[in-house]
Amino acid sequence: MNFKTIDELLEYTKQIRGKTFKDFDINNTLTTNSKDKGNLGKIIETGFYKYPNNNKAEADFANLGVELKVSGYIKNKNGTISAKERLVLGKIDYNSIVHEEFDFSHLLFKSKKILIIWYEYDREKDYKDFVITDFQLYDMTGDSLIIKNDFELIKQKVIEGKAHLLSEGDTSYLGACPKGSTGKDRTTQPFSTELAMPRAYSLKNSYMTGILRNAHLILDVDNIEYKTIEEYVFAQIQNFIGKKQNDIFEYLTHKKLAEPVPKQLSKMISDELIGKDKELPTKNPLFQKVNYIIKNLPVNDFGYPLERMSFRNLVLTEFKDSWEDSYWKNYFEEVTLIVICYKGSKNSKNGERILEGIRQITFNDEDIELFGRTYNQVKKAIEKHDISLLPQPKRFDGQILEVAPKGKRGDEAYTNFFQNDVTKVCFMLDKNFLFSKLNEKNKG
DNA sequence: CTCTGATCATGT
DNA sequence: ACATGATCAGAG
Repeated sequence: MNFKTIDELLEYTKQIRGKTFKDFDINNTLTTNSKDKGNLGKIIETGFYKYPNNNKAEADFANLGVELKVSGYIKNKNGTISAKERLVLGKIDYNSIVHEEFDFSHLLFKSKKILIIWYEYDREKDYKDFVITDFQLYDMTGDSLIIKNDFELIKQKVIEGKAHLLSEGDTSYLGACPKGSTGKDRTTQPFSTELAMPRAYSLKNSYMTGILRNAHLILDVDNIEYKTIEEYVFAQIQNFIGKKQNDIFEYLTHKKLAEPVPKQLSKMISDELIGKDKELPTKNPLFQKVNYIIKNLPVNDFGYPLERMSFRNLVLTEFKDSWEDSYWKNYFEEVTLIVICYKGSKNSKNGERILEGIRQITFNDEDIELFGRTYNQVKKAIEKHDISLLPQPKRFDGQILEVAPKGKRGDEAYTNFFQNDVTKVCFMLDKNFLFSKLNEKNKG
């Protein structure tokens, strides 16, 4: 089929709503147990749009400057929806990127527009039965400044001979995601003899979720004062560096701090200074589509953490997914932790510590792999219904992520691990590991 | 001391 | 009513 205008294309596409993939699988490539995601796009191309099934390298609707992408989303418990995965674009060629100037043609073909076909992912269903519920034409032009900035960051890292250290957390919207079936593939890079994991450009999961939820949001890029969240956060805290938690809190709220000092005092301060989590998108557009988390951490004079870093409670059913498909892998791959550090001695009390500065943490392939071991250990404990298998601290060599209790008085988090879907345990990052990550990038 | 299971005030 | 972010405090 050949469309003369974008309107014509969209008009035709309306029919796709409510259909499933098997409706278009004219060659019956989707067998009952097929899990081949790459196939879904082909099926829509050939079965719905009736394009010949060739491997011609050009935009799907080349004459209109539109690229077709088929992408899944999931329904969350709270009624919201999220993209299932990042959207993978073209492969990164380490040897040529260093000579390239940014151009959308490196990500897509000639186009800056993507026609996204959204289907609802359901772990209980076969791929052929997934329902296509909606579509949207997305124009990347509005975000081009940030995407260009991301491209430059990736390029710079390759120029520095650090292609093997690339991670999705380095950038805002455009990620460098792992590519290659086994995860063990390695490829060469121009300025280092280290072999690097092959990667592709991708639109991050959180960015896709932003697009999905906010189809018509086009950022006013002229109003972005800061290029990175780190710059923005630093600007908010810099006047308070060297000051005590108590004083900062009382200065900001004009309230006397009640006794006992709340454990989340530092969080209350960062809520005031930077914004509560829900308000963040109104503070800086970068927060709208990217997974930044503000964390607070007490450290000693050498910058060594006084505490581990905790995350939200574990949910039993989430561990039905394999590590590769899991919420937690995606979370750790894409998240950027902005860590606000407070200095204090080992027995310093909460409230008396001094604001020292900020650090940024992202996780690399090696970290992710080690997290996976912890994840799989939890998965095994659940499958065998055996609490003793849980990856509590120091359960295996090189462990950097551990399971720890997190509840209210008398919860007996471990004993009652199987009582509720939402458990009373959480993941915590090991202090030694945290220390090494805090020193990986020097900022603040 | 350090480690790690236990606990809390707050936000939603 | 309960998860969250973070610290507390007893065990060893």
